[in-house]
Order: sequence, then structure tokens, then C-alpha cells
Amino acid sequence: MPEGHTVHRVARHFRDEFVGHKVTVISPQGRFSQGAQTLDGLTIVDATAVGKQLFVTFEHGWVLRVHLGIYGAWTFISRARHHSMGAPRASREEGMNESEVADFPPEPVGQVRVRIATDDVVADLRGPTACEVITEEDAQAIRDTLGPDPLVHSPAKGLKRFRERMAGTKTPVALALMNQNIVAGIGNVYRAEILFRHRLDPYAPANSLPDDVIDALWKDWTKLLKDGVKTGVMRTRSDLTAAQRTRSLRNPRIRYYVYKRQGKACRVCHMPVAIAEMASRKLYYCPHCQVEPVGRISA
DNA sequence: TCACAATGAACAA
DNA sequence: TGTTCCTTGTGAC
Repeated sequence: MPEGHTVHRVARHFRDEFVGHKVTVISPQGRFSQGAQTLDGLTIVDATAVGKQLFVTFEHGWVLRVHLGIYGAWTFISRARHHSMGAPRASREEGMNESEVADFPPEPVGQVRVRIATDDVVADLRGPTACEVITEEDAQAIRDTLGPDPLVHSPAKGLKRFRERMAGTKTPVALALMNQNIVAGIGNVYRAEILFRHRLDPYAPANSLPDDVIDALWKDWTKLLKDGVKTGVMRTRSDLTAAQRTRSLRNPRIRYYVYKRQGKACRVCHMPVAIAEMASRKLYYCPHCQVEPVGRISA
């Protein structure tokens, strides 16, 4: 699933391959037929990401807003390449052989909500939580509501907004980091990993964190996001050698401190990593490294 | 074959 | 807090 880094990569891909091109837009699945009709034949003028939201701007002021949710994914197919961005689609990413790519454009496979195509490239969208045509004004309203994104807002402005919104809630920091209106782009993986990197108790109220911790969180998220956009991979460990770090691009097993590592030895203290349910999402953390020595009274 | 998980969020109550 | 939606791959039978 697609956390913020993925959506920024998708936006960049749209800028590289689609901006300035007149495109055909169809909905093979049929669930976006009306929107497709509105956009079909128009030229794409821009594509940007804010957090997990993708905004593809067409001429005449129409904006295609896409949110991948948990399952959504874009598949890009050109005459030369084929790759996916979004929820894991392992077998697909490796799939295509030359003869299939040579057959261009290919028949849509599965539930393709929308296909956007130039003469050379096809973008297929499957399983999004949101896919709608809105006006530029609507898009701006959404951007204003969202928390700061380090790749959209300046460091000063982003941090200011992050500070304000964290100070405004006593919700557990683990929930606050997932709240897209407090900070945009962090999902369940980055959330768990960032909390560990700062040895923070997931249950600590957001507004109880000292200023220097808030600042460090923002700086760290900025750094992690940039690396994620560059590599396409959520690499969150700072205790690896350069060689291991490179290996972690391909090997998810060594990629994280705590995410999906419940019961395994903490990379730092070797005590078992814990898992908990928070707002019906899984929360991974190390009780020994992250929770106050006195311990938290579990509900 | 089938239940279920998965990097998410809107909505009702 | 609980329910619902979206899609696909996996792993248990």
C-alpha cells in the first residue's frame, strides 16, 4: 500500500509521460464511465501529489483526484516497459514478457477503473478508494485541509503546520501520525517505524511531546519520504551498513525495525516486538525501547 | 475453493 | 466504536 512516497512517484511518472499530451480516457470496468467521458480527449497539464492524494490536472480546469486506499494500484505499460505502483502486485510486476508488451496497447486485465493513454503509454488504475473528477477549487480545498507534506511545503511552513496540528490534539501520537489532516503521507508502515526511530511510546498524547521531538519527527519524515520517493522502497533502518542498506531494497525481511515483526527480537534490545490493535489498524512497537520504564497500564 | 489480509478512509451512531 | 467499500494474491483446506 501505497504510502506517500508511492503517490509522489506516480505523480512524477504522470508528469514525465503524460503532461503535455492529449489523452484518451476510458473506464474498462464501467464504474467511472461518466468521469472518463468528461476527460477523454483533453490534454493533461499537471500532476501533483499531496500526501496520499493524487491530483491530475486536465485542461479546462478539470482535476482527476485519485486515492489508492489499501488496495489501489497504478500499472504503467509502455511499448518498452511495464511496472506497477501501489499495493503489492508482485507477480504482475515481474510478469510481462516481450511478446505481451509488443501487443500495444494491451487488453485491460481485471477490474480497471480507468485507463489513461497516450500513443505510447497506458496507465491502468485498479481498486482505488477514490477516483473522481473535481474542479480546481475543490482540489484546493482538499489540499488546504490536509496536513503538511514535506515535498509540497517548505521546511519552515511544513514544520509550523505540523507543530500546530500536533499541539491541537491529545490523541495518541500513533494515531496522530496516521491522521492525514495532521501530517500527510504517513501510513501504517512509516508510522510504526518512525515511532521506533524516536523511541516514542505510541500511546503518548500528541500534545504532550516536547518541541524538539516534534521537530525531529518532521525532519525524519522528510528524510524518509525523500528516500522513499527516490528508491520506491520504505527503508527505515539507520543501523545498517551501506551494503545491507542496498540489500534492503530487494529484501523486505531486513527492511524494518518493527513493522510486521511481532514476536521477533527487537533489532536493538532483542526483546520481543509487540503488536496491538489501534483504531482497527495493527500497531507494531517495542515495549522495552519505546514505552516508559514504569510501563503503561494496558487497557 | 474459499477465507482472509493489506501500506486506507468515509460514514453512521 | 463499528461497518462498509474497493481488488488481488496467498495460504489453508
